[in-house]
Amino acid sequence: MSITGDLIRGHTDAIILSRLCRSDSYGYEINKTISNLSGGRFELKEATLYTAFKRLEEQGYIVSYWGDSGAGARRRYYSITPAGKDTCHRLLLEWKATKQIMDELLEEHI
Amino acid sequence: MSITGDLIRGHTDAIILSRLCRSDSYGYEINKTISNLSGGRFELKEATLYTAFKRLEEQGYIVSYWGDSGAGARRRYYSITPAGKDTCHRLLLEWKATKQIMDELLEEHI
DNA sequence: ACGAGGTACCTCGCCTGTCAAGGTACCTCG
DNA sequence: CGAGGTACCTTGACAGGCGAGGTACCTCGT
Repeated sequence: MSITGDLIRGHTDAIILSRLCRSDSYGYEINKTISNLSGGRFELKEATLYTAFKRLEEQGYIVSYWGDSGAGARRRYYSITPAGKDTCHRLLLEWKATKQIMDELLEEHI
Repeated sequence: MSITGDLIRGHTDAIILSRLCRSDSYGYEINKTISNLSGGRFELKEATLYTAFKRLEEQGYIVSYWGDSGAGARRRYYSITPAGKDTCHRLLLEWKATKQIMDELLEEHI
């Protein structure tokens, strides 16, 4: 079973911010991390990821800078801002609330 | 905090089917039930609800029939089909998987 | 008699986020 | 030199949520 699309819609921002709360990172790496952490069951599509970055940067939750490429292509790193941290925290609370409510709504019939 | 919009996108079908798994019901009542079960924190908008009914009926997961109105307006009751029950079960499993993965992705940084 | 408020249904059109598809550019290894 | 990995980005289609608006009936208080 893979989790995609509308199932996580509205949670992508939370996921990305949560990653950036740990440390600065760049698109490709974040994607790999998410894929690994979820055991391959969850994958953000590139288009989705980059749209999200753009959105989050416009909202002032993250800032970007070009980093050293090392080997291969150049990387655009992202860093979370204080506002981003607040939002991250808020989204985490929202997720917990969602989880609780969904459990009540879905499992109550058993 | 209220849970709306993209946060529940992709979960509305699961919620509705889950309700209908318990017993036949109609739009207005389902809406009230959801609102009550969630302590008012979650509310499906009418437009969302009725589009969902339409979608679910087209997919063969529910069937509808006009019921006795009792007092007030006529009611369109919905009943879940075997295919609907299968889907309901599948969506519940999907929800559990989503929950698990989201928890890993969001809380791992603490 | 009449308006307010509750029950109950439905539709149109906008908005937003996801994603398939396509593109660019650089590096390494065989 | 081509294949495959790293890394970024854009466009356009699509689908679901929902604001706004509409219909219809009933009850209750004034």
